Amino acid sequence: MEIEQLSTQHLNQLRQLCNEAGIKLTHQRLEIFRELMSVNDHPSAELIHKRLHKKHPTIAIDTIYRTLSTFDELGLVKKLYIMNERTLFDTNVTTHHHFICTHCKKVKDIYWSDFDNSTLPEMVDGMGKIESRHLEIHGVCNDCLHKSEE
Amino acid sequence: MEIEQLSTQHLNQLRQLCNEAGIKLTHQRLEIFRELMSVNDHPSAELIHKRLHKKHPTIAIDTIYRTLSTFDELGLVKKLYIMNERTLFDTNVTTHHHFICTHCKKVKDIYWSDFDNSTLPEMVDGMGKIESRHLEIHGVCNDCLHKSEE
DNA sequence: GTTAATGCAAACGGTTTGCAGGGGT
DNA sequence: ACCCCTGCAAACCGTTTGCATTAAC
Repeated sequence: MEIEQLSTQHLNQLRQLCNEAGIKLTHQRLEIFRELMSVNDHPSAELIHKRLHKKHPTIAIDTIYRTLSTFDELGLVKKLYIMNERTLFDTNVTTHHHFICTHCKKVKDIYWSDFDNSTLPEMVDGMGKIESRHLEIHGVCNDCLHKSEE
Repeated sequence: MEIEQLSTQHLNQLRQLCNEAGIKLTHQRLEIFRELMSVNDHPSAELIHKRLHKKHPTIAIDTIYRTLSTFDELGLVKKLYIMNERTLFDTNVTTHHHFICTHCKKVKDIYWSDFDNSTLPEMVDGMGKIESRHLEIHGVCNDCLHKSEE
């Protein structure tokens, strides 16, 4: 396999990760990894498949799903469940929230470092043991606002 | 006795709503409406179907879906899209948020009256025009906490 | 050589839709 | 009598799974 030709920082990074996890470094896993690392958006499995299809026409959509799930388990990506949308994949695995444009569907990351349980109304503490907070802000992004002004 | 009075009240309520909306008051719509009004949880279409099936064995699941969508359009219920869960239906159509138990999956309403755009970090305002805020708190509810202590 | 991962196809589960017949107005 | 609504069945769509083949180790 021509993996050697594709050799980059990414290859070594992924090789180490696969070693540690005891899984094989396959051509497909490398290509999906490279694709993920080269974009800064929040692609769906289908979009990743489309983008890779040009260079790698034989890669199957179920391999994308399986690989993304593997990467999710390795902590390499995080699945984003956004209402009314298919599952998206986020390479930003730090704690953050999302702004979703109701028009173009693009997703932007929101950082809210001092948002914790004490920010919430008291009644929530009385409901049980909080494990995670999931915040979605829906609205029209600046790009779409400007376009509609034209 | 009281049950009859309750259903009459609901009947008139729904009759008026259907009149205003210009849609027919069918047996199925009434029964789904009564079921929704008699519970205080957040049922899925399938659960409503199961509950109604005892009394009304011929009612079809697709009628449940169609009716709930109609009720959603009328503003009678709100669809809840909660991550990893099927669509739930909420008879509480006022602005509120949700606590979801990761163990029993039960959903509790969170009221946070002074949560508005000014509560959010400044960066969000810079992203576009905010239309809605969607907050999910995931954790273990008190019931499940107590059960696991036993 | 051994085992895990892939590609293919088919299944899955929740939801939606086309249609013909039934029920509300 | 009109035509909206329902029940039935089948389609839908994103995702998952079983299986035989292929490739990484």
